Amino acid sequence: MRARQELALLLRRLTVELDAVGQRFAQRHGLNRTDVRALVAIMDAARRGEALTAGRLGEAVELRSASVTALVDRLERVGHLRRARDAEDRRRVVLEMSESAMAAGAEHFGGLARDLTAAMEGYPPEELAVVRRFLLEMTGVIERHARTDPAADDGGR
Amino acid sequence: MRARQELALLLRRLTVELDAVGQRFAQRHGLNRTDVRALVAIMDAARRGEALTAGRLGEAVELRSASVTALVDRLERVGHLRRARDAEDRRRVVLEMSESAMAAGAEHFGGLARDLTAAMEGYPPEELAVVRRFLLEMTGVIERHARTDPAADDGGR
DNA sequence: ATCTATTATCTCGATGATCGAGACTTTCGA
DNA sequence: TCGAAAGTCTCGATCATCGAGATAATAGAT
Repeated sequence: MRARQELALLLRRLTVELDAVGQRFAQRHGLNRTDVRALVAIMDAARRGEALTAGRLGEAVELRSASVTALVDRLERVGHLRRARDAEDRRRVVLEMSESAMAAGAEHFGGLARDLTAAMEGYPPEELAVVRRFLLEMTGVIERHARTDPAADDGGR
Repeated sequence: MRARQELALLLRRLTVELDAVGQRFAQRHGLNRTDVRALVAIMDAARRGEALTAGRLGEAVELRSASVTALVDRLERVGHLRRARDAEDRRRVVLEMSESAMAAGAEHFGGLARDLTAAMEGYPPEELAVVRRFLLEMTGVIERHARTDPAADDGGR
């Protein structure tokens, strides 16, 4: 019981520390939290092979369209991003990260990834498999909580 | 190699989802991200048996004193917090969470904790021990990254 | 005991991030 | 071809954050 609660706290602590990593990246590059969240969302999308549009970015970081416009303006102004009209649907604006932003991100977060994977060297495959299963399952539980709309006692807002 | 990278990504994904949980809590209670971070910091401190002062809260959520004053004003105004002068050092303002805020937090985050620990039921103690060791080590690596000030290639700002 | 430096918080004015409402452009379906 | 819907942007308002400086309390030196 104790042990399991400790694990839950450890997950949250890890989250706090990862957040601090992003915070440091933000400071070093004169960005705010949202900007970093946006860049990360765009990089993640790129990793999956999709290019984010302004609208989808807004969903990812939970901002209204007016704020997304301002956000993209900021990032474009400092050269981290380019706007490009989508050829297929010319209403859409697809966002492309600049080489420099990709490089900065890779240096900062890639360095962390390198250290993390290096620290995993010490674990035999069976143990990594256990950890993987655990993380997948916990992520699933958390995801359900994040998305679940109780709405039952939604006293109107 | 692949496997280890996947684990690193899983850690970040878990962070994103946990963040979304906080985001939902914020929405449901008319708070912003910072407010939630602050309440969590205060609850964490309470869990450790310490009462946060305004200054320490500022360190925890990385805000300047002016912003902390505004933050505490907000939270106090909606009844989540009480200011109380420290008896020993009357310059200090110690922050006490209200019963209602504690209850709201417990319901939201406590529910998640319950689901998480429940999901851990399926794991034998040895596996939980592996996970614990893993999380502790990864947290350590991340923490070093978060605090490390490269400053080596600080191209001047 | 008194003075000074330090610590902790707060006030004020300025800046900027976010939002709602609505305009504009493009696409889709009838 | 026309109207509705989708995607983004503009504008004005609101609020979170900050820097500078004020205020109050403590600690240390004499």
